Amino acid sequence: MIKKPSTAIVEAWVALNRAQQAALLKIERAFRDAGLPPLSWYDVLWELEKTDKESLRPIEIERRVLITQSNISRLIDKLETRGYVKRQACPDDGRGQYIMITTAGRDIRKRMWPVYAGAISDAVGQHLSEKEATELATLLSRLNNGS
Amino acid sequence: MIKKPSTAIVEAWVALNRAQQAALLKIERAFRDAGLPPLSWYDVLWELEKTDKESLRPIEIERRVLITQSNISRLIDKLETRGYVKRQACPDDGRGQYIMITTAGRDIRKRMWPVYAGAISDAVGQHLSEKEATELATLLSRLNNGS
DNA sequence: TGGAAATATATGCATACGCATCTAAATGTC
DNA sequence: GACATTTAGATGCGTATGCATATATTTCCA
Repeated sequence: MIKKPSTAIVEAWVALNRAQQAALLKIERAFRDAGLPPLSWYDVLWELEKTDKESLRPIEIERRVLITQSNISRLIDKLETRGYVKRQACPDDGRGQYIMITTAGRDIRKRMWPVYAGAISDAVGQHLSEKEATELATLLSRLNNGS
Repeated sequence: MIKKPSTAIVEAWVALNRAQQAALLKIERAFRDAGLPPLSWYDVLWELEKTDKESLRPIEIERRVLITQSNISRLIDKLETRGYVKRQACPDDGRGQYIMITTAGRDIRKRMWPVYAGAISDAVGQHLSEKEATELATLLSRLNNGS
């Protein structure tokens, strides 16, 4: 049984799509223009940095950052090549591995942040008041948390 | 001078990014599972169909759907190959061309709509009331309309 | 305990993307 | 009117993406 969305829902989706695409384009360009890696690198490094544990398994990263499994695998390859993360075999699970951020990884993430922050301000911050931003985040979290 | 975004702004951006990515993934999978073309095809066909004029120039489409120029060019190639649009030389501008949707193009867009509608309901509609959807669309339009 | 199903990760493949650049035509300037 | 600049659109190129599948390992259950 296919449910038809109301006009308001469709408009919300279209606006959501446009807003994200436009913002993402600006942000990725900002990184590129600054000679920095793309946003996905930041996202993964940040997850590794902010977690309580001292390492994450690829599958944990996958769930947190909403990147598909094959791309997480390849992204970790690249991060490892650049020395931003280290892989370590998982003693209790022979299939798995632990991913740890390195000092170089922390450094590059820190260097990326001002550029990211500026781009977020540009693409999002300038257009919304504090209250509106909070409202927007609240509404969007409804979409993200399911239900 | 780089302005730092507030926590609320950053959270809004992160939620925006996640919500759109998750929804888009669902929508693209719905099209694929139904053996239909991707969303970008729908977007372009819909712009051609809903406009008052009987044709649009590639550059006009580009501005409306937020796809980069090179991808618009290639997308039109594919649409033309499938017989969904026709290209026609521009009499008053030798560089340009007019893109017109064909009957087959209208047909495929109509066939795509129920699938799209269902996926929008799934990804967005189910999580928001009418009023919330309207609020969300309003907030997001602030991002899209600049200012 | 042994075999089936599920899970974690890697990889081949086709496609899509963005950027840089190219060509041709239009516009602006002296 | 001639030349520089800008604009519309196409295309080469490297890279990123998602899907399907492969492989190894673990878990589940008769």
